[in-house]
Amino acid sequence: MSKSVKCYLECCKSSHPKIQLPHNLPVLIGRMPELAVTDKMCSRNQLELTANCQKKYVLVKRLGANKSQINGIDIEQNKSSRLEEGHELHIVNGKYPHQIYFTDENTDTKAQKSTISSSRIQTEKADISSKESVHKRQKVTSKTKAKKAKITLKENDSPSTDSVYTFNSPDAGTLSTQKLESKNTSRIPEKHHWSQGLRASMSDAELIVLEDEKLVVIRDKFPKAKYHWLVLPKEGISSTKNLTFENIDLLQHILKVGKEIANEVTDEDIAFRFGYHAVPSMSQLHMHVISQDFNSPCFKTKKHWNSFTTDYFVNATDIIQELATDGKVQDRKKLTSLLNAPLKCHRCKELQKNIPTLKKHIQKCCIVL
DNA sequence: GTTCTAGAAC
DNA sequence: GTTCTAGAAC
Repeated sequence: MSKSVKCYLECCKSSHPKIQLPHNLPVLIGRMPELAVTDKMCSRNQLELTANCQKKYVLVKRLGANKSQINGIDIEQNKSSRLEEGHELHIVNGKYPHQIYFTDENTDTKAQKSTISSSRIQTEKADISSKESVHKRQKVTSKTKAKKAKITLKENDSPSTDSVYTFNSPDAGTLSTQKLESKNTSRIPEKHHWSQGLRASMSDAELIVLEDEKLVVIRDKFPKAKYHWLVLPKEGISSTKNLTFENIDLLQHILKVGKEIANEVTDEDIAFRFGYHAVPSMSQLHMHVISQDFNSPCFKTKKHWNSFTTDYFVNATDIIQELATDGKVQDRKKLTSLLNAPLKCHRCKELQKNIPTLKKHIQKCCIVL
């Protein structure tokens, strides 16, 4: 599997073609033409990037004297931080933003032929297996063609994992023979807990569907239905428990925009719900806009199902009503037990043995209705 | 032997 | 939130 997954470093400002990061081989980047970085504040060996294509992250070790950042957090010199898809890496002093992404080369070709649509909303379909990477690949490929990429990676003489990849360019020439000193293999704790991922996603251009001065709408990274978006306020609000009377207008606006997005869907017989999880896992208030087909490969577990089809899913109108009445949203921690409730069809309420059986059932049940 | 789930790890 | 995987269920 790892052979087919490839990792790429992409400039957020499209200043240079994408760069492939080989699995488990350190790559040195910094002040060099290939990155379009001429800033003297940037070392020629500013960062060492080591991709893990199996687990889909890149370890970023800062070698240069000046600061580099992941999602605005400084990376300490000679220490490694974990960079994941959706994170933003600034190569030096908050400049030169880059992101990484992974592609499964085997699935891209097939998807490229079938999934591109002219309608914006159509492109939001939960065609998960390959679509996201297709978009990225198309975008980057066109850039690459336009600029006639000349970047090649040159492997050192040193064997396998102890070798350092660097760019075969005049500026970087002296680096090509550099051997990596004894590798610091100790894993540095992540700067960001997984629960902060949504905040990063809010600025991910690949996920953003629309935004205004108050909110951002993004595609859910792991949609649980054919259509699944998240509407998030730009204001830092962790969850519904932090809401007050003052937020009623904001929540009404969030709901209005969510409904507008859903209204753009032209599929027949597709219903939507708009609401919040009783006890959300991810920080930053987010309203789900989710179609009721639950037809998605990312819908896998009982917890997924029950979080959208039991009282654990709280209608946005109920939240707004509670705020209007009480000035706060009631504590629903006790509803967490609903996540383990027996699997039940959300339409006919028939009990289902397991997830595969439920999936088959709801396909038929949705068609009937 | 294969499928599926649930809990640990991240 | 997801991924991984041991062990239960089939």
